[in-house]
Amino acid sequence: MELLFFAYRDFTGDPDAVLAQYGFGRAHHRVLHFVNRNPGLRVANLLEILKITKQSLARVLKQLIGEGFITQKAGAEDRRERLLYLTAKGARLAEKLTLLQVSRIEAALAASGSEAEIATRRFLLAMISEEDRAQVEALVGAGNASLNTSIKQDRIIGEA
Amino acid sequence: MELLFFAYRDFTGDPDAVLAQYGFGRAHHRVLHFVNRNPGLRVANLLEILKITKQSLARVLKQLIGEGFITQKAGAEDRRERLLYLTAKGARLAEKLTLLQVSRIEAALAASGSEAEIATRRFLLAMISEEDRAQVEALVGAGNASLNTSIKQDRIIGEA
DNA sequence: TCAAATATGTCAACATGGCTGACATAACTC
DNA sequence: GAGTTATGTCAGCCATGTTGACATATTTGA
Repeated sequence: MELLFFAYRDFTGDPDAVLAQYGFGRAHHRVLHFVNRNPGLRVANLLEILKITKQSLARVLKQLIGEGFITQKAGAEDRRERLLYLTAKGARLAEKLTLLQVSRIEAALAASGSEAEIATRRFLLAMISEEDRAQVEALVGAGNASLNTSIKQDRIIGEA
Repeated sequence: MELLFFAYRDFTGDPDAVLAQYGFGRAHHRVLHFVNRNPGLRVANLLEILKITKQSLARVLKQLIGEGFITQKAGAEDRRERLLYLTAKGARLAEKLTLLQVSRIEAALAASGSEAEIATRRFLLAMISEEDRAQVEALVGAGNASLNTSIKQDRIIGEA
């Protein structure tokens, strides 16, 4: 329990420092991250993923859009949908933050033996509540392969 | 990255529901937890462990003491110190919350193979910033062995 | 022994990011 | 054209983080 607590505290600590320079918080980071991983994400998808309310999301999303980190496009099939994409500026920031966290993870994996990655991956996945596990697997799978970033893919993830 | 995010989200989700019944939040949980694991902890120790400010801690600590979950005793050697202990009531709640989280962890370990525990433990420890790692190891070691809960031990942990 | 340092408590004020509930708009569906 | 859906927005509440200043009791050291 303690290990999880401290590991997560430090995992989120690195980006927090960078975000503070932009006047952003952890909430902005989460939005940036998931839009980065899943371009064309709908607002409803984000709400499901983050498990927060519309109002909480609206606040940070408005800022991110207003300051030019995220853009919206109307959906091609359903024009009510606002599909979310990072701007170049947004992508730069997201990459910067991701790099920090990935570096920490890679250093930890390197320090903890060759079999650690697979075992840890299995453990973390098993820690996730069963009803969300499949969704997360899809999300992680897409992220790892660095593809499947089409709108269609996001739609699938969004359902559940 | 996603796995860590979702795993932690669900790890903290179970206790949150219970805490809400008492009108408590995650901040109260953290205090209960560390006092449970390290009876006789000083206020200064808690501040270091949680990395929050005195005011943030004071707020929740005051509630926990006021509602009879935690008691304070003046230190034997240095009477300025307020050593923190759980009351029977506090211990019951702490155990209840710990049980929830331990159950999830044990289920995840069981589901992820025999070597997962050691590998995951190594990984999580390596994720912690180096300057805190030794402290956490001491804390985790003490917790695991269910001993070393003397005031002296807490003093050692508190230093750094 | 008295002054300084230390451990803790407390106050005021503020920011972030959760929450609820209500309501508006546009677009799709039947 | 009515109802449903996706989104946006408003007002206001709560929890928990922050800073800075100051009070009190106690220990320590010159």
